[in-house]
Amino acid sequence: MPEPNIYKEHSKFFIAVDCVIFGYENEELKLLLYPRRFEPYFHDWSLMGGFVQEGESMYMAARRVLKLTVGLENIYLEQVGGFSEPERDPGGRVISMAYYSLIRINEHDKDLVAEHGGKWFSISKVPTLVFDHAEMVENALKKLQHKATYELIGKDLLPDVFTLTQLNNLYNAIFQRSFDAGNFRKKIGSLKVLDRLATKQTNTSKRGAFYFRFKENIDHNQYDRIVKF
Amino acid sequence: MPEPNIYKEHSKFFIAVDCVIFGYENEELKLLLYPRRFEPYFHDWSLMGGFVQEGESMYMAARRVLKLTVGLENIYLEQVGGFSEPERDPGGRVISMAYYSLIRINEHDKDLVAEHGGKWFSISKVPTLVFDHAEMVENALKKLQHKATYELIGKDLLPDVFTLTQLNNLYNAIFQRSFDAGNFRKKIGSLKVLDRLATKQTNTSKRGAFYFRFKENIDHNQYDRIVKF
DNA sequence: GCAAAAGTGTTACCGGTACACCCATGT
DNA sequence: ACATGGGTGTACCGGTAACACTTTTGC
Repeated sequence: MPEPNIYKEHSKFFIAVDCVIFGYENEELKLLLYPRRFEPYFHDWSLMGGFVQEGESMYMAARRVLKLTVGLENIYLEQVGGFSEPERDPGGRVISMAYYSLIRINEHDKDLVAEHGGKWFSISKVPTLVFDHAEMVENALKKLQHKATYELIGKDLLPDVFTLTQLNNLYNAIFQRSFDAGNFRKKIGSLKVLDRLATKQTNTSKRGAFYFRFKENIDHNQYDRIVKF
Repeated sequence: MPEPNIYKEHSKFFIAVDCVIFGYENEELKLLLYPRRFEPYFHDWSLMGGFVQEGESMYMAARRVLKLTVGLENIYLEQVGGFSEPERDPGGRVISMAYYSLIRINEHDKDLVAEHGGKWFSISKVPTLVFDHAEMVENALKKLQHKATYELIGKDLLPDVFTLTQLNNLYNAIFQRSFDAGNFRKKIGSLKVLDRLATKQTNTSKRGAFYFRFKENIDHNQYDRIVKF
């Protein structure tokens, strides 16, 4: 028989999730932040978060927050790590799990974001953040870079169809360095995870650049590394 | 002024830590497990865990559990990930953070472990585990492998001094494959993170093998990768 | 024709891998 | 002398990086 409430002597805690929301626009990796509405740290920038509810996993809570924040469901979401220093939040004892998500910046609900004062910041110009949110962002970026190293990302950040130059720029933005265009193209080609379409992008160059699209059902285990550290 | 208890409307949860304790012995990577003492899952094997207390971070809780479990302090400890499915623990709603630690198996307190029925299992022969503990172990092993890929590990698992063959065997155990002895030695040498001592191990071969020791103050960022996936 | 972005080709080099080979020593 | 584990040398191969070069097309 189950032990009758063997746990009740222990302490309970508020559990929050904080979402590091990445987007890509104008050749920059961007981060969605919100202004804190009360002291302490009034006016400082903050990740969007929320409290875990009864009967809800942390992952579910993060999905709920994202739905309420950017109006999107079924977007990429991954756990970053737990933050539990007793004094991390002066407002009370709150243990938080950071998640990071990737969204197509042009597909999110801009009005919803504006309602709460949300603003996109370039990853290279992140302002001071409340509590330990800077560490959450830092760890999230490392996770994103790691992911981008071992598999070709872009599906969640770029439009459905995109040019290799756009993908190259995305990688430049994520790693804050410049990948050789020729070598990048060859590497991408060798992965065989993109389909080249018949259509071309014509607004950025006279010659035009072929559009590409991610294949369906990619086996991520077959990938070579893309970036060499 | 601080908002007066803006959080109180939210739910609170029990927070636990579960420790994936790795050790190395007889050319095998091992895992320390404990038998569960009550239903459900009576007699099944389980990670050693404990509840987070007031004023304590999850990391501190994990250190406390390790001190009580194997009698060791100041050992390697790293967060693996949070587990929060509502039904994960039939005994109650508990959110758990998994940690993994590396210990020198011959330095831990064997009597303390025996008291609680703890037993070491080869990583290749892990029994059925309670709840989501198998997933914790799996993720912990992946983290360990990743760590071992980007920096030379062994300091926390091997004795102070060791031979290159021992280190080679440790890597074989961690990755469950066999690294070429010649190539392994060359790679390790190129990292310049070990000092060769004047003394030799003489019990395993007639010729004897030089002992090595990790240098102090190693800058982990300078490392090459050790394992190519 | 020329500028500008797209896309290809060439070459040198480095590191991983496989494996043959030498070394030191206890029996 | 020979078996045994320790340790070194070598040759091949593939991927990376740097960069020169060609293609296409609007102006």
